Amino acid sequence: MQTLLLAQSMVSSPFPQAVLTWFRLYGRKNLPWQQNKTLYSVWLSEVMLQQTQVATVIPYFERFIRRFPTVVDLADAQIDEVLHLWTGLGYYARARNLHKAARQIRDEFNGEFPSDFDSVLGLSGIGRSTAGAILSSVLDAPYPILDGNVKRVLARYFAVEGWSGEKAVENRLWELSAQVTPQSQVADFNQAMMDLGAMICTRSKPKCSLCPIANTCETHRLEAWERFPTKKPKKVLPVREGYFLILKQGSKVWLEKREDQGIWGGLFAFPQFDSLNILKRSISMQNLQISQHLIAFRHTFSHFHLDIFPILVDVPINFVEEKSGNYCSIISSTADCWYDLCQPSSVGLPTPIKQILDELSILVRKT
DNA sequence: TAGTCGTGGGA
DNA sequence: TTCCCAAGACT
Repeated sequence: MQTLLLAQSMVSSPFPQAVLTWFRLYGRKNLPWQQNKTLYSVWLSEVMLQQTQVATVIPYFERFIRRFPTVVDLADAQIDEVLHLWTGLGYYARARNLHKAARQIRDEFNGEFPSDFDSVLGLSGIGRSTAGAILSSVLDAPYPILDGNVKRVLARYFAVEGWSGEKAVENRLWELSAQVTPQSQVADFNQAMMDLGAMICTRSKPKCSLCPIANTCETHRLEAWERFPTKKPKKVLPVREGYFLILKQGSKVWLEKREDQGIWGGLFAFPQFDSLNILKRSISMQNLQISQHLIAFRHTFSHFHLDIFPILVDVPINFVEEKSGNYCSIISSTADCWYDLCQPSSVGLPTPIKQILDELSILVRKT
């Protein structure tokens, strides 16, 4: 009952009006995905923007929308090319889900992106917030959103205690988002909330003097912006080791396609071993030996560090043609390939693999 | 519920 | 350098 009363009061409350007025003056309106908006283009942008900063997404979005102008273009593409265009953006399940959803739309929705909430929510890789963002942005439909920006704005405005990773806190923030979201001008309102979070209510040193709702903000009243939102409890990242086997013959190196599940799913990478001994055992079975230990480096994921040891193994000149089949015994992968550094194929590559390939190709050009 | 899933920018 | 975390979803 209380929620209902609050919800009704918010429609005419100063909150949306203050936010909307601020947005008309200062909001972002020139981002690539804000031009010629369609359900498809906004969907693509929303997925790319999940856990990813705006500046990082822009060039990826431009390339992607140019290559795949419509959802059917995307559906008809090979997953390897989709992952190729996603290379470097991270969270590759997003790309696999995007491709899967595009085929759902092509096959089950006659190639037309659905416009009802439940159908959108049913697509792979789309949760409540992304579904709300798409439908509100394109159709002005009155759905609330709850991304990192909105969470921070609401957690501060209402001084919400607790980390949003806890379900109870998450639920409370959804409740508040629904309460403040108006029934009209929702596209602008949701965009305004995200812009407020990105430009004014920043995680450190928020610009409260420029904030349109600071006068009624609880955190501002308490002068306690460092307390809200509650920080995620920190954990020490475990360190793992990966020994990358770089089988090289001339300008070609051996890559394997990784399984869909797990880290770097669906991407092409060097055969990876947990220890140097296991790697050595594998190559000795092929009468091969280590040519060079390349410079080791650390790659950090969201939940662990990976210390990478690239091991170069030069392969005899006739080895590629004569013994390619033998590698299946080492690598046991279903879709492996000799990747030509001089004529790179369009497949998805993890960032550290791409780094190594770039260095190798420089080396190859010199010789 | 708590992990899993990338990468890079900013402090 | 190190740490935090960004337009989250899935299992």
